Amino acid sequence: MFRGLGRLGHMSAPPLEPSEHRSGALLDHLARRMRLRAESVLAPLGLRPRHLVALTVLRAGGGTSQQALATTLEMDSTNIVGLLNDLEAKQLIERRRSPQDRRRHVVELTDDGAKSLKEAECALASAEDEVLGALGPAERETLYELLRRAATTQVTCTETICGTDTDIDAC
Amino acid sequence: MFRGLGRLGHMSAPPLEPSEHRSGALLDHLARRMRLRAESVLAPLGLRPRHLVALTVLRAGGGTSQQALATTLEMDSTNIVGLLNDLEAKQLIERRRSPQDRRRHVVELTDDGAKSLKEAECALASAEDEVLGALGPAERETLYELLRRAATTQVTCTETICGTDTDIDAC
DNA sequence: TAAATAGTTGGTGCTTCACAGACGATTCCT
DNA sequence: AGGAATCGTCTGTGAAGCACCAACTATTTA
Repeated sequence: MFRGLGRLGHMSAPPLEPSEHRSGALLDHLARRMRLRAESVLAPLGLRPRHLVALTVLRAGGGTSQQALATTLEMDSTNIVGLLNDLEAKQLIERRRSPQDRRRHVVELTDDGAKSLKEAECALASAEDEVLGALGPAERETLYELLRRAATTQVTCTETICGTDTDIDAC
Repeated sequence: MFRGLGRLGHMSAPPLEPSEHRSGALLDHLARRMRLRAESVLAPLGLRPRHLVALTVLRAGGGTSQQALATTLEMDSTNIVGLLNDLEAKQLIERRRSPQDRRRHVVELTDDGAKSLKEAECALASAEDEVLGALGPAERETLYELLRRAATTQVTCTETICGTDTDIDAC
C-alpha cells in the first residue's frame, strides 16, 4: 500500500511551537480550483497543467537529466518520457545527450518553450484572478515567492542515507 | 469542452502592474508533493486527502447544504454523495434535514469529525515539514494565512447575474 | 567481461472524476 | 390542486492519470 516515499528527517528546524495550522488541505483545494480553470485556458494552446508544471520546473532548474526531473516532479520515470515527448513534439524542450555521460539526456527549455510558457502564464492570469481574488497584488507576490522557494528546494534526500526515522508523534 | 465556470469579473483590483508571476504551476506542484505524502500518512486513519479537504471546508464554513459543498469544492454533486457517505460512515459528519427546506441536507462536522481532523492535521506535520522545508515557521504561517483567505472566499458568482464578461486579453 | 545506469517502449490495472439517466421526496409557482 | 423545479441518491459509462512491471538499447563503471 505504501508508496515507499523516502521519509526525510529534516532536523534543521527543531520543533519550536509547531503551529497546528496545516496548509495541506488548502493547498490541495486551491490547486484543484486553479487546475480546473487552467485546463480550459490551456486547452487552446495544446498544453495541460502538468506540462506547465514541467516547463516551470525546467525554467527554474535549468538543464537537468530526466530522472532528476522525475525526482523533483515526483513522478515515475516512465511517465516522464511521455510528458517530455509531448513537449519535444511541440519543440518547447530539447533533449541533448550529455557530453559527460552519454546515457543522460539533458533536458532544456527552448526559446520557443520559454516563450510558450510566458504566453501560457499570461493566459492564466484570469484564472488566477478568480482563484486568488481575495488577495491583493502584493499578497499574491508574497504567495508566489513562498511557493517558489518551497518548490525549488531540492529533495536532496533521494540519494543520501537518511536513516533518521525517529517518528515524532509527540505533536 | 469548456466547463462552464462562471467568470467573475473582480473589478475591485484595477490592473496595476500585473506581475507575470503565476503561482498556478507552483501551487499544482506543491499540492501534488503534499498529497503524495498525505496519502501515506492518512491511510492508517482511513482517510484520503480529499476527505481532509472536505472536512476543512466544513469546519470553516459551518453547516452547509450538499450542493453548496459541491460549489465550493467545485466537484460534481453526485461525487459529493460518495464522499459524504464515507465521512458519515465514520461519523465524522452528520446529515440533518433542514427544517426550512426538507429537501436539503445540512452537513455538519461532528465532534468526532473535528477531533479526527485535528488528529489528521497533526499527522500531516511531518509531511508538511518535507514539502515546506525551505520555509521557516513564520513564513509557513504567512503561507497558511494567504491560502486560507484565498480558499475561504465564496464564489458568490454562482447565483448572481455576473454579466461582466469583458475579456481582458490585453496582458 | 559483468554489472549497473539512463532512457525508451508497451502493457496492465487501479483510482479518480465528469457526466448522464432515472428515481423519490419536497418545495415553489400559478 | 396540479405541474414544474430542486435536492439528494443511486447506477453506470468513459476518459484520464498514474504506478508498476517487463523487456530492450546504449553507455558507463567496477
